[in-house]
Amino acid sequence: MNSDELAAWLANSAIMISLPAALDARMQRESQMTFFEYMVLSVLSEEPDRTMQMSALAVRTSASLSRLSHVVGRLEKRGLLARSRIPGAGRRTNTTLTEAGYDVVVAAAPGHVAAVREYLIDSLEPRDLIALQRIGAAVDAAINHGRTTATSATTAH
Amino acid sequence: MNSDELAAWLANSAIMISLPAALDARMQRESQMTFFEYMVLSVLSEEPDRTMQMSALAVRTSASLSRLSHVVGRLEKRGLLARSRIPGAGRRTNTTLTEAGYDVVVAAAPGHVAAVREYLIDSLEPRDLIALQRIGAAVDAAINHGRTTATSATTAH
DNA sequence: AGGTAGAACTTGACGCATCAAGTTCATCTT
DNA sequence: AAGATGAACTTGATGCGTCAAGTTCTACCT
Repeated sequence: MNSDELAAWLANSAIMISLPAALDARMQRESQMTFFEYMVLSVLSEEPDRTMQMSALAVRTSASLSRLSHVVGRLEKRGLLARSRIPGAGRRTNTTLTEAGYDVVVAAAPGHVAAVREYLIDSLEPRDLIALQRIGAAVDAAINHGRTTATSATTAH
Repeated sequence: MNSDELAAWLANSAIMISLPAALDARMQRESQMTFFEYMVLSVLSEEPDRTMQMSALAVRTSASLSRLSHVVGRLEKRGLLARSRIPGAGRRTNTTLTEAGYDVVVAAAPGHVAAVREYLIDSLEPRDLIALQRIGAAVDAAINHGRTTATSATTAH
């Protein structure tokens, strides 16, 4: 690697390591949940009927079905969402946000947005905001060679 | 958030979530160790005497002393490194890479570099390589307000 | 109609991370 | 010189993530 590549890689580890750690710690402190748990609830809350099928939710949150199943199980125990089998459709299962779950997302959202701004967005110049979109898209493409993912579904091309 | 900020944030999650997952999985598969374990061994291998004090190693790897202590304990059991108290200096402890540990790093390095290239570096245009340096530095600064970190120590300012 | 393949989860075991608390030194204070 | 403070780790409990294996349906094949 040449020096630009090396510097880029080192700088990248701040994004890859420190950022998620900081966001996770803050979410835990302010809202007593994991960053990933928040993602799940938040994605559900944006659906018109606050419902999504497990496998679709897994894709949207970039998680394995196994991981999602564990997490949804815990969130269900806490009463934040509920599962229901879709009849006549194999093992397909819908997950629906409860009122309590919706309230939790609404309560956590401002702190989350503030954190994302504070740690990332607000310290970037406009050109770097654009660059970050390209970089993220490139990484996504390199890892998931053309499969549909959370980022690829939302990126203009 | 406006649409550029939102898009940047979404793209960012590819870097924050998919990239470490991909690198970790590959390191596990190819070299039977964690990405973080590799970092520890690799950082040590770059020191002239293959030795570093625990707390310095913690800063360089962006880990808490607790996390590092656990990991170093395991690596020591595997015979990849050794700890030794520095006499007359409180609880200060040095960690030294063993020959076996050095061999492991050397064996794992090519695969690691290839992965970093494949998933990140090689899919970026030169200008984005530079942008990534700025973005990483900005994130690092926003999170660790001025404290010395792994990235801040290696970034030209 | 019976059997096979495969999609969509679920489960359990195991390993790793985090947090809070504990330990062990050295140094500073009075 | 005794006690307090703080630095530098270590330890243990708890919870989350991952992987491999298991379950439960549907659909296709012949």
